[in-house]
Amino acid sequence: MSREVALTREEREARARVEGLGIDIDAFAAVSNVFRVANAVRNYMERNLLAEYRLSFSGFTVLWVLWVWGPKESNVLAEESGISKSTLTGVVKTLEGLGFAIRRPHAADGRRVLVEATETGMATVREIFPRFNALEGEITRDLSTAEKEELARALRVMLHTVEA
Amino acid sequence: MSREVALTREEREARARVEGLGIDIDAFAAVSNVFRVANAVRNYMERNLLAEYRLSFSGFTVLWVLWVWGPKESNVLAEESGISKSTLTGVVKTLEGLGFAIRRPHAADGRRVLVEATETGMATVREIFPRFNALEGEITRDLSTAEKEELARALRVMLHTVEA
DNA sequence: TTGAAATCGTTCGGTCCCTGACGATAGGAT
DNA sequence: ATCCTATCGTCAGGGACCGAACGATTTCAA
Repeated sequence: MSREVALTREEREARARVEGLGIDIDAFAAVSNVFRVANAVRNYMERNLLAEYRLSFSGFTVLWVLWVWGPKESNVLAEESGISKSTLTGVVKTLEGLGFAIRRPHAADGRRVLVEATETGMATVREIFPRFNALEGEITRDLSTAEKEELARALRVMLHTVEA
Repeated sequence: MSREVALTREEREARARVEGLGIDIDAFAAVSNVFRVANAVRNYMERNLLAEYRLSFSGFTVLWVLWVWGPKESNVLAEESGISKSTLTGVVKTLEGLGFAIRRPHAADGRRVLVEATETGMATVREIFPRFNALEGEITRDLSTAEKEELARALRVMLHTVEA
């Protein structure tokens, strides 16, 4: 199952440098590669797909959440999108400028604001998401189904730990 | 090997929403969990460790690269830190303000600039890195060594594909 | 019922982050 | 010697991102 994959030059040299410092090399390798992949894939998606729609990665994420769950309070929307409330304010402002989302006052509570995808926004996600997912398939094409499942599982375990 | 891990509520509901759209759910789960973990861990590190030194995640990364490899041209430093040249300019400016790095002109080439960690910067990484690694250990504590290795391996495969 | 406390979204200040454009320097060709 | 081109780091502009502070609103207790 565990085919050989060469470490990158960076990773090899880094290992050599920290050797003998009592470092947990497995934890180091696991976590640092999560960052490397996340970074690389994020840039890849923005450049090769999202830029076409003038969407940032976060903008797409927020819009996608709205598409999946419908209108949401800023509060919850930020949480589910993995960004802070204050960042969301800016992202939604951009989305409004693009005509992809609108802000609506809450009927019963004057403090709250509902964010909702416009028809254009919904159509845009419908158009982007399959392409996005196709790229996800490309990116993981050298992993078997079992390996993809195992990867997702390991990541869920970490998520569970870090969010505890 | 593959112990049960509950999908988060978000992931369960998202799956239900995109079912029957011809979506590659394994690729989706693998990639989206990479983002979720990277986000969560990044915030965790910044809040629980890096803030103490007034360092951003990127600032620490750059400083760490300098600590591992010694002085580097901006060009290369940006590449190895996973950020663009122009972003690096700003990050190094911040690092300089903190007294962690300095800029030096290249002896032979007037266009180039060498970035170097100061003694304070080096000492700071020596102090932070073991703590950083300890947190990496914490975050991955519910994964076996084999699972950590397999995780890193799968991520390297993705990295290889996306950076090709 | 009225004042204190909690909660909401926004603003503010600072940093990160990108692309594209720029001036400066270098190197190779004629 | 002088162009032409490549490469270097920086700046400008726009958006993402956070924590802290803030006004507005709601809720709860006395």
